[in-house]
Amino acid sequence: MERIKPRTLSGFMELLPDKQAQMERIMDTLRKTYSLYGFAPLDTPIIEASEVLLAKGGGETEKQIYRFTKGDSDLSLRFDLTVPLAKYVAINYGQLAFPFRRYQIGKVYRGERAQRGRFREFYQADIDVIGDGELDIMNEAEIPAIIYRTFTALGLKKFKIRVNNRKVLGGFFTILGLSDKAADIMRTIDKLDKIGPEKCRALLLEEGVSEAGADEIMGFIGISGTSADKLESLKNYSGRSEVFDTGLKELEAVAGCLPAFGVPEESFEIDLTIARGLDYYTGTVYETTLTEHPEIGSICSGGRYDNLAEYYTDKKLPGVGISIGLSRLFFILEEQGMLSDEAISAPADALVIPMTQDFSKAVETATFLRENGIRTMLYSENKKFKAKMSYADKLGVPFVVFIGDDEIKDGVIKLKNMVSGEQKTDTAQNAASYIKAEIDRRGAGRLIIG
RNA sequence: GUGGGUAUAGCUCAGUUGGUUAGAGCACCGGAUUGUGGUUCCGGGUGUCGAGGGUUCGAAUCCCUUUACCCACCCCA
Repeated sequence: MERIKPRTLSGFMELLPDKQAQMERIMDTLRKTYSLYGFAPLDTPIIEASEVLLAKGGGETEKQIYRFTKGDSDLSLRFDLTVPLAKYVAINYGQLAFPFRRYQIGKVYRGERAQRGRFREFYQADIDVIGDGELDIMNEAEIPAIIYRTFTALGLKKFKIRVNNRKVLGGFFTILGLSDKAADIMRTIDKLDKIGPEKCRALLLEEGVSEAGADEIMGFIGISGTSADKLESLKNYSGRSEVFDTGLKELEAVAGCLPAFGVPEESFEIDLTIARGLDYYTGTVYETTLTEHPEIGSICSGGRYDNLAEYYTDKKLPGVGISIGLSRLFFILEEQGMLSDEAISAPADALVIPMTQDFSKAVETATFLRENGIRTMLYSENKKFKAKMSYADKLGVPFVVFIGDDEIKDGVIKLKNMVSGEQKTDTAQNAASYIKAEIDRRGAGRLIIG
């Protein structure tokens, strides 16, 4: 028989069991944190009708989407979680309570070239708040707090939430008489970090911005200092554009709320070069980067938009949301050796090894341990003793329980701590209490990163 | 979509101007050790040299074609 060489497609992430366990823990932490802020879980199909996903049409989406036909149906894989959310809200408008706060963790698909930290199938972990007709600026102000708490809960310390406001940029471009080129200019200044000021300025000129205009822009995005300093400097542009003034007020509101929301100053920064390529953002925009790995780019991005579902309904649904690129985040953490790899990722807390032909006592013991909330495996294969121990060792199972003739005769079990190597004979009840205490002690306050 | 690179054991890779039976480390398997793993010692190569064709007495090595993957750009999480 001719064998097919097994392979996994480029750009698709597949993990070994212990790494997958780490990934699941991260997702658990995200769910917990999102819930803490009152977001409800949501799940939507991975496959949607192409006309729904491509309602907006044109652009990168059309080029990158995985699209196929099945019978007469024109279908596509979702390329983000926002469009499916828009569809969902449009359909269920009458049954939802607004502001509607939902979180969603799911895979999305983009048919582009894979490269380091960039996948074709990857997890996004999104939260959005959708208003009915209106949505207060406080929702935008709360977002940095959620980002901060989320990454802190994972154990991440060195990250910076960078915030800007599209109205500030847009209003400024209007003042310069460049509102028709706003989209291009935003995309260009967004690249400043990567390409440097000279190249950035050159690109602006290429786009038809005048020398004087380019200097104005470079001066504007070059405003430095603390967030408070920047807000102060921005006031120099006040009174010349209503949009700008509104944007500045919003930016002040967002920055001003941080202390009350518990976001320390060093984790936050007003960054006037944050523009976001996506054109539907209309207010506050967010990007979060790892202080020590800026080359990776943003691991959490989002912003305020005015009309979520305009392609599906007449209802005006403004919102604000962020998306964590979970697969990319995990990839970086793994690559940087930042994931703590302790026994916590083992699939079980205890392995019961029968030492005799009669398994009944071993099965009873496993059942007893499980009833006491201890994750337990029973080793039932007829292998040499060494192989049984090796199995526990490879999986990182922290406790092994031996049930042999001696133990059965005395009505006890033998418990071995695989980390310390210590071994003792005791009743099943005492052993269970001991294991539980040890597991709790090790798991307490354990963070995923660090 | 554009440009560059790589492809040899399960993994990371070495392999000279083309030369005999293609190597190393790690991993894996067996033994020392049938009631004690992770350390140590001894033994074991597990391979269509990505695929197809060509040049040659002889190809992992040179040429052509092709596929896959990687990096950068575009764009983005």
